[in-house]
Amino acid sequence: MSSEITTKPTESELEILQILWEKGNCTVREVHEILTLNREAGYTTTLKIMQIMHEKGLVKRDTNQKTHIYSALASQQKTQQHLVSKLIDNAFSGSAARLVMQALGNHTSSKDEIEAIRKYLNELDHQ
Amino acid sequence: MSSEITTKPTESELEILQILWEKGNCTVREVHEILTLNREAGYTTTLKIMQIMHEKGLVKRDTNQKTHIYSALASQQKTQQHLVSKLIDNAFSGSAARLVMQALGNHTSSKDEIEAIRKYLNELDHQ
DNA sequence: ACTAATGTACGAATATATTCGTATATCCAA
DNA sequence: TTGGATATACGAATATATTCGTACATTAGT
Repeated sequence: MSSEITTKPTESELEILQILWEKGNCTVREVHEILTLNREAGYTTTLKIMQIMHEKGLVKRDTNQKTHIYSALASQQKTQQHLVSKLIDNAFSGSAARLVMQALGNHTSSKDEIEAIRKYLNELDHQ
Repeated sequence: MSSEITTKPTESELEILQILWEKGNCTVREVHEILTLNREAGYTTTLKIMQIMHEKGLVKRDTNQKTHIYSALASQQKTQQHLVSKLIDNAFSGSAARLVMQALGNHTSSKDEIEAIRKYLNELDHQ
């Protein structure tokens, strides 16, 4: 309870967190390669952001070797929760349902995904 | 099709848009009063942001009287859509379903809301 | 008509995020 | 062992958002 990550990641930080959540341990180079599949960015830019993330406690790193190894400290679950709550408050007047329908309406979801949500709703019901 | 609002509102701008979506036409004073129910802010700060929103085309205003009347130009639907899509991409690896479950898991939704979502899912199915 | 209250316009200070150049250290290959 | 590739550290430039002081115009009350 004492060491919660309260900092809200910026957009760039979130991009990097996503990569770290998926990959686990990464060098700056690895993160940078993935990052630049989509958009332009200099290597030192990626490096700098990851260093800042370290200062903020969003990531930890192993500096035993010349090439440092980074991994996420901010929990995926907590971070997502925080962002969703903020969005619901900021743009959906506090209604989760409205956000849900908006999300389902546009992003095409697979049958499997829809089925998963339906199951989830049933569980919510039976509590 | 020609006059789409592409600008992504900032956090402050979104707060104000929410008020305008709900109230329709407002003076700066009215927006400001509502805004400062929750947090601190100077009047000219609110004014300035609304002026910037006007420059960006997020709102329109009637300047016939001394006291200007503002209303939203950015559509609620489009704005929400944009924000949700961005969140899905930025924090949920593109999976709408994961965001949906995260949203439902934390923000407690009423039975009615859950029922509405269920109906919505059925409609999606039968398309 | 005069003054206080209320409004807009605008510039500037502050805060924060992003970007990148440059200095410097380390490693590896010829 | 020397040069090129690759790494980190760090400062500074740039961009953007936020905040507010101040000047000035308009309105309303007395």
